[in-house]
Amino acid sequence: MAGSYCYPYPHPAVTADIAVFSLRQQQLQLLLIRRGGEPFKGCWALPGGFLDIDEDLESCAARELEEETGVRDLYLEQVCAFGRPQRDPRERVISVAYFALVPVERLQVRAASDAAEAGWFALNALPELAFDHAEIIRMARQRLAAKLDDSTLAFQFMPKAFTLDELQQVYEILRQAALDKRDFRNSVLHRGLLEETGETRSRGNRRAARLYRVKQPDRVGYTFNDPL
Amino acid sequence: MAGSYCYPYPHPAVTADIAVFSLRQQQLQLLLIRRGGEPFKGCWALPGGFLDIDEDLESCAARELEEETGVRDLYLEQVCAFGRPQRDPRERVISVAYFALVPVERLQVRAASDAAEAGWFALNALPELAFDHAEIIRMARQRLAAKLDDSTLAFQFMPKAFTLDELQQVYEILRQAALDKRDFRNSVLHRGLLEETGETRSRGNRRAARLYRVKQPDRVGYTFNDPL
DNA sequence: GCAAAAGTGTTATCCCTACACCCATGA
DNA sequence: TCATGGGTGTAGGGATAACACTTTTGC
Repeated sequence: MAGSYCYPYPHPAVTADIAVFSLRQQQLQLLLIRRGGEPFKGCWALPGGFLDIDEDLESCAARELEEETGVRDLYLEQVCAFGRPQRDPRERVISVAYFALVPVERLQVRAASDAAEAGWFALNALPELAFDHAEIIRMARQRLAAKLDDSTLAFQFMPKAFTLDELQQVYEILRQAALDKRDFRNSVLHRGLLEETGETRSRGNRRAARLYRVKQPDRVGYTFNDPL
Repeated sequence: MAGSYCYPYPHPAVTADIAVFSLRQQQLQLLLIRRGGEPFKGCWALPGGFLDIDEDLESCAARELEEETGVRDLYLEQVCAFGRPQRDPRERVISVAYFALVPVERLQVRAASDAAEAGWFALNALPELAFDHAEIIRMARQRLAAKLDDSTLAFQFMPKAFTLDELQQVYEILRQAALDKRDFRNSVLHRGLLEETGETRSRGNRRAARLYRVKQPDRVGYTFNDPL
């Protein structure tokens, strides 16, 4: 027999896989891990791994993410479950996909324990991917894009305090379009999601800019018309 | 040993559970099954069941739905996976939740094979529920509500051909608010999602109403600004 | 005094909302 | 002829999109 955990009918394995997004080089980029073992040895894949039997799904995503990349305490949101029967050649595997957003300031992905190599990729220049990870990434991007405009998800990319110009740059990268400075400030301030910290910062060394922070950091990621 | 399917490390079981919505008695109602066995014997629960080892997740949802209720070919959309470690007292179970929408015309849920009893419940009068099904229902409702306004999901409740008044009634039930007839017609026709069948129908027997059909039945459920 | 980023208001347009009456038909 | 549901247009308000100049400050 293959092992010591036996069931009266066959059980699939369950994994959590995470699409980690961040902003690097003026682009939305995705973190991938080069696989060290079979199957798909040498291919790039999403960070992730098998669910411990007494572990919550989201905890599993958080743990795998930290094990493979060293980053922790990120915003995590479940995308959905992927379970095409032949998606893993070894055995039946159900993957619960998450996406995570890394604040720009915290971009120090150390090459971690068991993962051979980690790398950031622009979304239009992804390498060939293991399993059905290309599809998972497609779904994660779609969810992210759908929520960007009517949620505060983009704030996840920001440090604790930031200037409005910095926030605008983030939105311009995410929406791949130039935005009008006055309109951007009006709409973002009009929604009442930010408050001034009272401090200012002079980047480079020109006129100092006011710093803002998110008013309700615990509600970041919710859609604007979600129930309270 | 408990059985003949053995693995080198423990595997969870995987189920699909389905929140089936329809419109009955001028309300959005949910289909529940009374559990015949332990655990939660006698409790109401979502229809659903265990994933076959070589079966797609969505196929599993469709199959369980048909086995327990006799309805088939419904719109099915995955909500997300639920996997709190103790959510099922028997063993570790990951549930992949779906929601389904039943066209008003097709409301004939025959008491099916292994399920003891099936019943429709108004969402504000749900009975006590087994497992974490109350939470699953909450999430399914939220997803449904979020998509109603900027997708064609509501069309799933309609028969092949329908009048604008009938469609308006459906929206009024779903949004729990009266809508202006002229505004409703303007907006729904302006979006260009419907076309006249050319036929008319005299309900009761007054002036005949024009019949409409959905232009792209295969795209029902997509958000308006989804990529093509 | 000039280079570079910070900051600020007004106008036109579109979409959504509110609102009331005539039409066709069968009884 | 009347009761019932089918069908139609217009005006106001709010949000969005377009658009350019002044302020601050270090060099």
